[in-house]
Amino acid sequence: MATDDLMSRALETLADDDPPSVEAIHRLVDLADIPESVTITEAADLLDVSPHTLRYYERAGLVAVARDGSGHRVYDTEAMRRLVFLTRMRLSGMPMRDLQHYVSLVDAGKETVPERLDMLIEHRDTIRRRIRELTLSLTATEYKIATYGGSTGPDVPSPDPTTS
Amino acid sequence: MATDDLMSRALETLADDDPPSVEAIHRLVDLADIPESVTITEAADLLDVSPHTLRYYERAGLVAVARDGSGHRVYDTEAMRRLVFLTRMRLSGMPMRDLQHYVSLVDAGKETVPERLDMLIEHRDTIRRRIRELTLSLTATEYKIATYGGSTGPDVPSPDPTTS
DNA sequence: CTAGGACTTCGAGCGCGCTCGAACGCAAAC
DNA sequence: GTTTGCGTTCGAGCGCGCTCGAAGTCCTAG
Repeated sequence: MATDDLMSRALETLADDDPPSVEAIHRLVDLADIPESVTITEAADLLDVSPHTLRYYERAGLVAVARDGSGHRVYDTEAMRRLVFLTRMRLSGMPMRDLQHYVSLVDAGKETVPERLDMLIEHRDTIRRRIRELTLSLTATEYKIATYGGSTGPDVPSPDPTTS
Repeated sequence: MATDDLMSRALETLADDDPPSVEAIHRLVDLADIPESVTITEAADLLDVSPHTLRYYERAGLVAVARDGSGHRVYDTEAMRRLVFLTRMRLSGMPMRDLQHYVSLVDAGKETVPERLDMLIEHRDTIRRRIRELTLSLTATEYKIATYGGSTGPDVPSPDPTTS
């Protein structure tokens, strides 16, 4: 595997491991082997996004990032932790808008925990629905490959070659 | 369930049926109980898209639709068959661009079957990757809900409440 | 001393997939 | 006959999430 970002590593772990084990999750979220602080390019590589995107997330108020003496961004463990969360949520389809709301709740203190949980639960359900949609589309696509006929079909109940 | 479009019905079938059976697929693709020809609004309802979107697909060259005496669109079984395919592919993330290419291959005749199969196989793999990504995000989200702590954490290997 | 390269801020632009609105046509209902 | 309603074409606009480019700063190597 060429890419070596955090998500790719986690997916690799997951590859022959379905459903994902707690092991996989631990591996996924293990920030221990990330340097204490990284540059924007290093952070971008780890997260498999572009530096442009990281600046964009910061501008959007999703994460605060410190600067060094030259004004360059310094991503510490806390920032990376949040960005791992953010990129995973983005990857699973949570809109920027919701993430902005979520981090505003985080910043507002622990009395917002229930609302945050609500958001997570709703997002979990959204992911589940999406997986079911994709699973159905996958099966249909595999079916079409297996019985392939042409036109826009087969898409018919029988693998009847006359519908080709 | 309020919605009664084709995809919803298929998903409903799928609900307590994992992995999807051939039964589910047959149900999904069964166009038998659709009228021989339908108006744009009826087609849109069946496909769970807007009439605007159907016109857009037609403008994009994805499907040809006949007209009645008044110039109104008439969706016959063949058009509906193609649209079922198109909307399913869209729902599973295939870009418009690729769909345009695909239908151009269909229109080009059966010597393009191998290339069409290549596209389907590649798309199948894309869906699989996407499902694995989502499955991982789902597990991470469930883990976070279960061990919920606050901040952007826990996202740590242990459900240690001090990381809240 | 200067050239290269990695970074900074800022605003603008882009690709995608719709989504909408204006202006119009046609046909049945009142 | 006019109102209602569903359709038509066309081009423009929008929301999203980046993505880019210009112009400048800073550090290091040669």
